[in-house]
Amino acid sequence: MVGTRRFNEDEVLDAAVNVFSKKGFNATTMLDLAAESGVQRGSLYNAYQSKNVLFLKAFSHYTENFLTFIEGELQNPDAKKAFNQLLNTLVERLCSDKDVKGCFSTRAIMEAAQKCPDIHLCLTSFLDGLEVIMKKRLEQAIKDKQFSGDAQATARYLVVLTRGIAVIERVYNDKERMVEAYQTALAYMPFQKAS
Amino acid sequence: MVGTRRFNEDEVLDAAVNVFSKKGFNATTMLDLAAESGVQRGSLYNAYQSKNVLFLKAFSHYTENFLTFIEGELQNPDAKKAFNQLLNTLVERLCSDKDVKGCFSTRAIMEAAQKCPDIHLCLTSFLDGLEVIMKKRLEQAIKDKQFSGDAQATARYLVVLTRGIAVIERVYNDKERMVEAYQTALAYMPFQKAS
DNA sequence: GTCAATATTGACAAGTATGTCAAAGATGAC
DNA sequence: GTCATCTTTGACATACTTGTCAATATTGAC
Repeated sequence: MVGTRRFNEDEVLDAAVNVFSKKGFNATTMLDLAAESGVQRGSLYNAYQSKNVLFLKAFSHYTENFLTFIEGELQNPDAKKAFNQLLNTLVERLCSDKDVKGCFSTRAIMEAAQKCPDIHLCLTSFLDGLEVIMKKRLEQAIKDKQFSGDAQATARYLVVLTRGIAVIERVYNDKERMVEAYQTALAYMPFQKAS
Repeated sequence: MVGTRRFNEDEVLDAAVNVFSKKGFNATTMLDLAAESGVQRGSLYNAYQSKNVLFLKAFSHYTENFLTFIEGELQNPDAKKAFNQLLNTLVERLCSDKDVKGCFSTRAIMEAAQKCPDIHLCLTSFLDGLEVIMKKRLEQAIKDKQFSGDAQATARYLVVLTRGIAVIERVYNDKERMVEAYQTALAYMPFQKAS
C-alpha cells in the first residue's frame, strides 16, 4: 500500500475512547478528538467519514478484549467470589482515572444508541455478550451446586445492575457507594458455599 | 403585576420535560424547546436566562409531586408487594409513550450532572429523596417482620437498580426485560410473608 | 384612558461544529 | 528515481446554536 497512514490508529482510538468516556457522545467534537489524539481534524475525516464511524471503531477497539477480560475475572472456582471479583474490577476501572471519567458504554447507550442503527447494534451486542458470559458462569455455578437461581434471568439482572452502578458514578463519584451496591446485590443472591 | 407573562408556564415546563426526556440534555436546543412549547425562543430567554436554568425549572416541575407519588406507591401493607407495585409503575411510566422517550432524571444524570453544580445538586437531592423513601418503607417492613435486610444499604441498592433499568430501556426498549430485572431483584431480597 | 412595567418578537452578532476540497507531502512498487 | 496512490494540511463554506437587543405589543394599576 502506498501513501501509508502516518498516525498510529491504536493511539487515536485510545484517545477517542478517553474523550467519549469523559465528555459523552454528543458533547465530544471532532476537534476534541483531534486535540486528544494529536491528529488533524482533516485526517480524521479522511480516515473515518464521520464522528459516528470513528465512534464505532473506538467502540470495537474498546470491546475487543473486554469480554474475554470479563471472562477471565470470573475464573475463581467459588462462584460468589468470582462475581465479587468481576464487579470489583469494574468499579475499579470506573474510578481509576483521577479526572472523573464515566463508563464509556453506558454513556454511549444513553446518548448515541437511538441515533444510529449501527451504534445501537454495537451496544446491544456488547450487553448481550456480557449477559452470555455471566449466564455461562452462573450455569457452571449451578452445576457446582454453588448457585440456586435462574442463570438467564440473573445474568440479565446483573447486566442491569452494572448499568445502574455506572449511572451512580456520575452523580456521587463515590467508590464506596458502588461497592456497597454490588455487595448488597451479591449478598442477596442465592449463592451456596462451594462443597 | 403589569405586562403579565402570556404563556402558561406549566405547559412550557411539561414540554421541556418531554423534550429533555426524548433528546437528552445536550441534544436539546432552545429552538427545540421553543418549538415544542409554542413559545418563542426570545421569550424563553427572557423568562429563563439559559438552557441550564430552564432545565432546573423543568426538573423541579418534574419532581414536584414525584416523591410523594413514589411514597404513595409503597403504601401496600405487604412490603414485597409494595416494592413490586412501585417498580412496576416506574417501568410503566418509562414505556408509556408511544414514541420512545427515556428516563428524564437518568438522562440528565448522564449528560448534565457534571456540567453545572446546581444541576448536580438537584439530581443528588432527587436520588437521595428516592433513597430515603425506600429506606423508610424498608424500616417499616423490618418492624413488621416482613424484611430481614439492611434498610439503608438496600435502599441505595434499589436506587442503583432503578437507574440500571432506565439504561436498559435505551438499548432494548423492552418492557418484559425491565420487569424481569426488578422481579429477579425482588425475588432475591429477604422478604418474609406478612404475619 | 394613561402610563409604567413587563412580555413578545424578529433581527443581529458571535461562537462553534461539520464537512469538503485543493494543494502539498509522503510512501512503496516498479 | 519515477510515479501512482494515498495521507496530511489548512482554508473554506455551511449550518447550527447561543445570547443580546431594540422595537413593538400587552397588561394591570391608577
